Amino acid sequence: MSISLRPSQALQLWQQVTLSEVRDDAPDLTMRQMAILLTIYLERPPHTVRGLAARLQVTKPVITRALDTMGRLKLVSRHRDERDRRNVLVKRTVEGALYVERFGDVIIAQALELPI
Amino acid sequence: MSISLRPSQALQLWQQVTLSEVRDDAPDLTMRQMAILLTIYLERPPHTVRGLAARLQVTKPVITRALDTMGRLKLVSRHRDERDRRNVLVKRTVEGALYVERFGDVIIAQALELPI
DNA sequence: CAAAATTGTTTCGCTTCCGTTTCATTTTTC
DNA sequence: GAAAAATGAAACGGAAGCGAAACAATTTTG
Repeated sequence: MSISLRPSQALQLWQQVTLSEVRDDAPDLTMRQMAILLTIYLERPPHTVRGLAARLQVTKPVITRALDTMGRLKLVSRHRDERDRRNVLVKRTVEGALYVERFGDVIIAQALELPI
Repeated sequence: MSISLRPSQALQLWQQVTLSEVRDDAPDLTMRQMAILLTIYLERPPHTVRGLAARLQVTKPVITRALDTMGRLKLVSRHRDERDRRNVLVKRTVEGALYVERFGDVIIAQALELPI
């Protein structure tokens, strides 16, 4: 399956997906939280606080707070790195994987409904 | 110009665009603010507080607060409806139009850089 | 024209996020 | 082994978001 995306449709796609998310009961993630979540689930581990902060070009407390919130939502988990106990390794969870998968489905569903 | 979007790429696109926005200096909009902004710029006027609240399925104060913030950023403006002075008409601004246009460009630019 | 309905804003108490600074723990360096 | 460096979290004061309820202004209803 493949859909074609033209420039005029990109914004419409974004609008429809954000509308879907806003209307959804689940709490909205902030842009930063979404960037962190997708980075964890789409890019190769390991993921550390420092590494994520560098990837997003934000400060470490931003990552710590976002992990606090998404940890509460069970979208990610934290574990001490036993090889270097200063590090915290951010791991994927079943709930998080389902969340990301569902989000991908929403994007595709909305893309398929775009006017030709 | 047209790009092809397959399901596995939808999430990557979303990640790259959110990364771009997070790294950008401009203040991040919340998911709700983004949904409101795109609705105002992509759908036919008139846009009222009540209408936007219904479209997003959120309460009116959510719209009022988002318009406060985006008004401060000059992305939208508010005007009393002279035909029914209970209504507030939300209008587009030059700055807002540029913001949305630039955002569309970011999406397309990131889409073009997706792995095949 | 008075009562009811409609619209948007404000207020309330609470939560979360922000950047900056400080702190505790662990590892590396000399 | 002591000092320096690195890592992540906590603390701080301030800003902004939240839902619910109350409010002022305007229009519609009867």
